[in-house]
Amino acid sequence: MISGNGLPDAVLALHRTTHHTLHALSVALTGLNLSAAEINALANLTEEGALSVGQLSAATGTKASTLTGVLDRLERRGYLTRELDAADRRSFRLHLTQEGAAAARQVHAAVSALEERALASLSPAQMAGYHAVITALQEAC
Amino acid sequence: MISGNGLPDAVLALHRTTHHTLHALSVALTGLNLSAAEINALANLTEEGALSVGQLSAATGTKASTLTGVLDRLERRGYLTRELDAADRRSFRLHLTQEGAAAARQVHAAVSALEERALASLSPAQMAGYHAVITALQEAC
DNA sequence: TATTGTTATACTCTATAACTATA
DNA sequence: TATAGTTATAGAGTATAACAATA
Repeated sequence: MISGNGLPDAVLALHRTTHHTLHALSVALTGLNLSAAEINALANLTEEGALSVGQLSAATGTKASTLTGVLDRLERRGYLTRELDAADRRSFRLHLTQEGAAAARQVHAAVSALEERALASLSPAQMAGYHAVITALQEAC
Repeated sequence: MISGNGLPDAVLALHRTTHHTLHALSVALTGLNLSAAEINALANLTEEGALSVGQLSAATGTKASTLTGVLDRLERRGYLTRELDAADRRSFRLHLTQEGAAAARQVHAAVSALEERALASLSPAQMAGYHAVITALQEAC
């Protein structure tokens, strides 16, 4: 109870839980040999999506300059391609390859499995409260 | 909406929000010139606390081997001391110095300010839902 | 034997600023 | 001029395994 509102601190709990879930996901996905940032990137990409680097940066909370290295590794592994956007040739569309899409599906499945295991017994109201807080924290930044 | 329960994905939102809040805190604390992990460590220490490395590791979600470097820097800066625990001489008690306690207070203040700014209009029920979800995610790992 | 914390290694993440190409 | 993304640099975070000291 740090914040004095009768509840444990929201932000510290957020950071702690992020560490724990990232670790659990990387254990669940040991076979894929992905780093936390790579998991986070793949989790935000889908076969249809084709985000730009900027959009993926916003979705993950990772800087574009950090994503460069992450995307380099995923590209080198054959998981995605960067294709020039014809509409704005400064930017790329990130396309998952078949292999990349398969890896992304495994990541999505691991995330879903973790959530189902953890959150099955929680009520819709609790989930809604969670998302309200998360959204408010994000928007205050 | 990734998880199919009508709500945006809980884990991805968690990671994204962590990135954003860490960045906002390091901006708010620019004068202290602290890294994210240093902020996270200081945020979990108080003048009375005197945690062991293992306890701080559990509180932050950071590995002990990572904390070694973080604590080295905080110690070099004169923010804390490691004192042998007489009761178990394998472990240390982490004591904040006066300077370290002052820095920790600034960190706590920045965290509280962010939370108040972000969460003022949310209901106790929403906050409780948030903590229920966070706790459940942590315990599932 | 098990545990606490550090060390060593090798890699990944991060911030920042400068840079290229395009708008 | 402004924006998208990369590059360069230097530092910080991470996992892992081996290690010392203590339990």
